[in-house]
Amino acid sequence: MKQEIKSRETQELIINKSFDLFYEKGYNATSIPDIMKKTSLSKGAFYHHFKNKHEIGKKVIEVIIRKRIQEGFIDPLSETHNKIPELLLDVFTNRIKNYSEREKALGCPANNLIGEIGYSEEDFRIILKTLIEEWREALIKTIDMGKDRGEINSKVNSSSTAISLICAFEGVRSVRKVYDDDVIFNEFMESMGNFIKNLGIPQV
Amino acid sequence: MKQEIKSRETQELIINKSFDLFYEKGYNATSIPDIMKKTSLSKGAFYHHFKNKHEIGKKVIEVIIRKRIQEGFIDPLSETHNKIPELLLDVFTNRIKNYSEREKALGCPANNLIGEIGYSEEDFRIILKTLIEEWREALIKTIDMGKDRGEINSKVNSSSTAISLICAFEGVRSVRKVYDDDVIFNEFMESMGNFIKNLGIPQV
DNA sequence: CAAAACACATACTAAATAGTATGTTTATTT
DNA sequence: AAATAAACATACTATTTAGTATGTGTTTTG
Repeated sequence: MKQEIKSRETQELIINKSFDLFYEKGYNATSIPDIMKKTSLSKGAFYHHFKNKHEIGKKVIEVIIRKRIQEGFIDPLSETHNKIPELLLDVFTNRIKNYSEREKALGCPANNLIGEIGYSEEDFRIILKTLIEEWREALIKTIDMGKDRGEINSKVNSSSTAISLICAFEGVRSVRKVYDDDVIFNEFMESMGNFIKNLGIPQV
Repeated sequence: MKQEIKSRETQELIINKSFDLFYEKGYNATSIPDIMKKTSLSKGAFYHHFKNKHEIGKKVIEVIIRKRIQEGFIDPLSETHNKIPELLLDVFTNRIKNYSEREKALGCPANNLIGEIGYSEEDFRIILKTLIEEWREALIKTIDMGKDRGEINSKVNSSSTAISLICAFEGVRSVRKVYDDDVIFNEFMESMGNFIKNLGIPQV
């Protein structure tokens, strides 16, 4: 029993440090020795718990990145005591302001991974797709609720709006990476703010 | 004189093959032997023309990626005989349909590079920023022209709209990478289409 | 409490990699 | 036409890398 706890703790340590490094330097630029230096454990420990680098890549996506999307973008959608457009505005624009400098400079971990992998890492692609789909479904539900409540125009296409919000958000975090200031964020927020507000008024 | 031509041809060959590989496999996952295998030249040829891998990376961005953005997204903005919202609609949504399967699966080369590099490659970041800025300025001019002509609402913020269009576009090309069909594109186009059309009508 | 399983550490191999040093041939200059 | 320099090719080095083989101390199990 004691062993099982120790084992899980070690695995979590390795997964967490892997995430940190993948986020900072990218997946390909991070080596297993790099990771294990951060854990202060040996290479033996790594290969005892994981088959290879590919497996830790999958774990990082499945566990850490999934958790970040869940907690950062899906859970907040439950705060439905606010009006839905306000809620979307908060989740997709206001929250950006509170990101740390590190997070602004490094962008979205999921998006970085998407950018880095080509056809090559098919496994990663599949998992990332699942995560995006979960996010999208949560958003669709939220938008539909907005429609039911009369806070969002019933002619709005929930599904296409959901994916556009996700795309725009991922896009701005990516574009922000090449800038060294928040100008881009502020301008984006103004325009996306209008987009979200327009969901509430009659469409053309 | 003959030598100079030969030299330039060889450099172009190396740059082109480098771009192909960076686009397919990513910058970090591409080695110099990889590149030179594609050119059927030797490693000696590479180091005769370029200082190191970092330099070819810069060249690829400065030459190939710059050209792609110019020809694919800036030049088409000159077709101002169309109404500006129609023009934007064409550049930012319709064109996506005509991408090859390869381009759909691999996403935007510039965006992939942005995703892959962290703080590490500061040089790349600076050049990419310049490219985005050039693109943005061209877009601002186009939107301003739309305002002058009365085709776009004068209250629209040209600068923030320009950056949002870029972000949304980069975002959807990124998100599309994890899907294996065009559903995401089609849904995105519907929603972004509305966003662009809304630029023409009175704002809230 | 002996045997097996586990959680690591150490030491190694084989391949890939960036970059260099040193050719050889062809073009250019003097 | 001799000297020089450019455009490569070949061979090499030093480092990094993923992954393996084999140890050792500690739990867990029968």
